[in-house]
Parts: sequence; structure tokens; C-alpha cells
Amino acid sequence: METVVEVEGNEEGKYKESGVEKSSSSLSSPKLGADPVVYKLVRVEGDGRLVPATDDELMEVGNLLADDKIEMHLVAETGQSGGSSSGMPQLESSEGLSQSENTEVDAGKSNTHVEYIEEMLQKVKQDESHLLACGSPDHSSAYVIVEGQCSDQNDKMPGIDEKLQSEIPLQGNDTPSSPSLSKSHINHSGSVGECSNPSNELIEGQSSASAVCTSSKPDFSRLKGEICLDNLSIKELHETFRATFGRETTVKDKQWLKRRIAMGLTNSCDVLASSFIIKDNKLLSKGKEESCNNDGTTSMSNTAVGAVNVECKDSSTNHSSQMEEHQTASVERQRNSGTDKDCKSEDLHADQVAAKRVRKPTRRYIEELSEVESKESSGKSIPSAKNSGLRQMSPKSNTRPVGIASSNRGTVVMRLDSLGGSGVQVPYVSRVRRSRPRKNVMALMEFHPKGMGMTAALVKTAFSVHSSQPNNESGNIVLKARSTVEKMQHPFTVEPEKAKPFSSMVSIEQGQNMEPKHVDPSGDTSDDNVVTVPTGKGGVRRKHHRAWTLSEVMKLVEGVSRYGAGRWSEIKRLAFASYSYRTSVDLKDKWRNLLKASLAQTPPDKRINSRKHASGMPIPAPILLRVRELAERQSQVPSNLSSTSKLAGSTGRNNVHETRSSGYL
DNA sequence: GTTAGGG
DNA sequence: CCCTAAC
Repeated sequence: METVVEVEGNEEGKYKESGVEKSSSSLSSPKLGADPVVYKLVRVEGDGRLVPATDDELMEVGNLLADDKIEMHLVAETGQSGGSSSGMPQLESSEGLSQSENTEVDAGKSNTHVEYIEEMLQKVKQDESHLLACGSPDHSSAYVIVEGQCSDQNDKMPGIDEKLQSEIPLQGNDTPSSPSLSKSHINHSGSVGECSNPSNELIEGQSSASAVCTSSKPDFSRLKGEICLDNLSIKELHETFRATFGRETTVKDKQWLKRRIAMGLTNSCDVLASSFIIKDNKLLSKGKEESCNNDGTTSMSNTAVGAVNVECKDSSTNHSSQMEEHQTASVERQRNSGTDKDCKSEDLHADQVAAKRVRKPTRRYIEELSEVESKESSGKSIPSAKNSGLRQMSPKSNTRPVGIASSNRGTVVMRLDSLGGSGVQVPYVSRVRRSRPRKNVMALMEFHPKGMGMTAALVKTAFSVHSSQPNNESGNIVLKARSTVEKMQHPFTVEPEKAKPFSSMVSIEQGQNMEPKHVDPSGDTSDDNVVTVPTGKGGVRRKHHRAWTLSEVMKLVEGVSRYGAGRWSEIKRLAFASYSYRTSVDLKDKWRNLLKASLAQTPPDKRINSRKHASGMPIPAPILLRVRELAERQSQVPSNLSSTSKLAGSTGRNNVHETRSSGYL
């Protein structure tokens, strides 16, 4: 089989790829303009190698790679089914691959999904090592590939799950060492049967994968210490250009050169635009830091190692020596980072804590606090660790009465409360819930008919009185009523976490399988069916409690990787469009949990199989790992969402991002 | 309406 | 998951 892959590069560093079944040769490569856009035609041979139509083009391809520092992602799986990659007109680089990836993989998938996935995981792993060498940013994820499978093969989930778990030990073991060494053989054996390229040449290609990265990296030695482009003469700029892109330029325009070089640098290493400072040599060091940090978090789009590897095979020969250097360097980096990470994360933590949004104490908080204090003032001090701690423990006296607390009712006493470092005046209030009783009171009532009688009455009276005399004893009644109800619910309802009903799990899974199609309109309403789920133990579970399925989790993680944590609504809209339940808040919560899990799970090697949470979803280690990586990356580059996109609108990254997300809307 | 955090 | 404050 032969597939022609058309690769187009422009100065933004975006590549488009479309695989079309065609015979290769006759296709010439139209060159558009001197610089900006170049079309390359490449032939994919039966064994999966990418071969330029002409020798001439071979050079060009090499140039391209070395040139604009593009992370190019070709789909490896073309080898398997001919048309698989066709109809994918847009395959962006690095970012936002997954959508298309899914289709790709999907189309190209074989009948042995599980094997495939397993192998992909392995591949991914070594990819990470590869990418370490380049320090390139990771935007799509390891498991994305897996995910592609899953989403279409929901029934396969259990199997996948198993497999993923079986991966865990592997993950644990290989951490520090052998990024580059083991890859060649592992990779080869790891490649998918159908898609793999039987020829041994591939092995060579493997090692050259890093060559791509290498080649796409500018030779910084030229630039060392001299990034102040502004001061350079044209000649110097030319030299810099050459050092950066590996080719000569005749352009005389200083501005253009500067811009171009800057861009090249920005694109090439994964110096984010925000951290890219041309003046002073900060850029270099920053870049280094970046890659350092990125280690372990790296993985780029692991889509198509195979293809990429093969691709670079040709161009790699020239750079083999460089490659070695880089590899060793990467190993070094990796080693260091292990130690560095700790302090870094600590710093981060501190920063985060500092940056945390300051919240005014909630009414609830005030109420609770007030309750305790009133209790104390009434004679008995019941030191609830939490509350009293807040009040007294701190030598700074977080809380100290400012006014006089002699009379409680109706009197508002102020106390000075420093929360989150900001001195806030918090009023004393009597425990009165001003708003109408919570909805769930009602809900609960209808749920516990037995308790309802009294409770309802209480609430009713309280409610009516409440409206007339807001700040009064009656308010307390309301609260009491509520708490009564809450206490009553225990015997009846089963804690969702603890009793994981098998039956409900199954039904959920099923529902989820069908969900993505179009449950949309009825989705929310039909959910009402699920609202009450009979548990195996005869209890009833209420609320919109849906267990998170693995595929959901993966979707979530993937979404975060693409849009960043915090853009929950986006993720919700795009990745979870079909899941009518799962609000953005849910996503956020789940992410929080995942984060916690991932952080907690990794350090202790205790759980060999991480079967810890036997209840529901084990969350395979790879995913947790991924979560962690993402988290790290996110916190590393916390800002630059708004600033970057505004300032560097012309930069490839962001553009891709923007257009993409808007395109999907 | 969305997001962050506490519960 | 819910709630609520902040944005």
C-alpha cells in the first residue's frame, strides 16, 4: 500500500497532514512563496516508512524539520489500513491532537484492542523518554491513544482496565533510568503488529526519533549569551538565523530576521512565549529550566512515534552525533530534576497557597463559629479542635472579640478575623439561616415519610414565622429542624462511597455507553431515573451520583491537558458534550480528587497494584501519572492564559489553540 | 454564568 | 456531590 502524505508547513509551525491513497511519484511539491508555506509530499511505503518523492525533497524535508522547529506529528498507524488517515484534513501539531487522533487510531485499530493498547502504553512510555531529549512540551497525552479505543469500545473497558493496571508495576520500575537505552528494542517489540513496520530498518529509525528533536533544535552554541537581537547587525543576524534554523537567509530586513529568529527560538525549544525574553540571555537559562522541569512531564503527542521515527530516519543520519549529545544531556536533566522537583514543588506549593483566592468566611462558617462561641459563653466550652483552634490556638489570635458579647440576640458583635492573611471583619451572628430552607430539606422530607411529620411541621412553622421575624429564635428552629432531618437520613440512605452497588455500576456503565450518541435532550430528565438507584443492600442512593467511569476520567484528564485545568466549562462543552450530567463543577471536583490521588499514590510504593480503593474505580497508575504531570505543568506556567494569548497572538501555539476551540463551538 | 474552595 | 463566595 502506498499513501501519500502531504505535509504543509508554514511559519507558524503548523502542519497539516492528509493521507490520501495515491500513487506517489507524480506529485510534485508546489512551493508557495519563498518562505512561508511549503508543501511536501511524502510517500508512505508499505512498511510504513515515509519516503519523499524525490531525493531532492528528502533534503527539503530534512530542512523543514531542522528549519522551523516544528513538532511534527504524523500518524503512525497509516500502515495498517490504507484509508485510515484520509479525511483528516487538519492535523495540528502538538496541541489538540487527540480529537483527530481518536479517529485516526480508531480507524486504524485492529481487532486486538487490548494488546494494542498495552503496546501503545509502552510506546508512549518510551516516547516520553524520547521527548525528554527534546524537552518538548506535552500536550496530548499518553493515554489519549488508549482513550480513543475506549470511547469507541466501551464494552471493552473492563479489559482495558485490567491491562492498564497490569502496567502499573512497569511504570513504577522504570522511572529513573534508561530512557534512551531501552527504547529501541522495547519500542520495536512494542509496536503494533499490524501497524508496525516489519523491516528492521525501523529499529534504526527509532533512535533517530530523537534526531528529529535534535535536528529541530537550534544550535544554541552559536547563540550563547548573545540573544540581544536588537543590537545585532544584519550580518550577525544572518549568522544567528543560520544557527537557529540551520540554513542561510538572504533577507535584509532586520525586523523580519529578528522576528523570525525569535519565533524560531520560541517554537523550537519549548520556551513558552511568556517566558521568552530576548533581551539578556535569560532566554537560554529559562529554556533550560523549562526542559528541566518538563522532564518527566514530557510526552508530547505520542501519536505516531512510528511514523515520526521513520520519517526522521533519513534526515537523522546527518545528526547522529548531535543526537547522542542530546540524549546524554537529557538523561542528565532527568537525573537532576528528580532532586530538583522537590524543592520546586515546595515553592510552588507556597506560591499557590499565597495565590489562593481569598474567601470571605462563608455564612456557614460564621454560623458554626458563632455557635461554638455562644456555647462557650453560655458556660461550657466544648473545644472542638477546629473551631477553638481557630479562636485561641494561634498566638496571633486570629479571632478576637472586638465588641462586647454580653447579649447575643439581635446584637451584632464584630470580631477581627484574619483569614487567608487578610484581616476581615466578621460579624457575629446568631445561627440563623436567612434564606429559605435548603431544597434538600424538602427533598429529604419526601424521602423519609416517617420523619416528615414532625419535621415538616417544624419547618413549616419555622418558615412562616421566619419570614415575619427574621432574626429570632424561630430561626433556630429552622436550623434544628434541618439538622434533625439530616440526622434522620442516615438510617435510610447508604453512603455512596462505601456501598458501591454492583447493579448500579452496571447500569451506569450501560447508560454511559449509550450516552455519547444522543441522550442529550432527554439526558437530564432521563437522569431522573437514575437519581434513585436501588443498591444491592436494599438501600437507596439518591442524588445525581454517577460513578466516574474510567473513560470519563480519561476524557477529563485529556480535556485538562488540552484546555488546561480551570477551563471547566470548555472541557465540559467539548469533551463532555455528550454527558449531560457532569457539570463543570463535577469535572473540577473530579480533577481535584484525581490530583489528590495522583499525589498521594505515587510516593509510597506500597500499593503494588493500587487496588487500594476497592470500591469503584481503581484509576490506573498511568492516568494518575499523567494527572500529576499535567498538574505540574499547569502550576509551572500558571499565568499566560490571558496574557500570552493576547500578547503573542501570532504565535503558533496560541493560535492553534484559539482557532481550534472556537472552531469546535 | 463560571470558577475556586470548603464541607 | 453540594454550597457558596468570588469573579
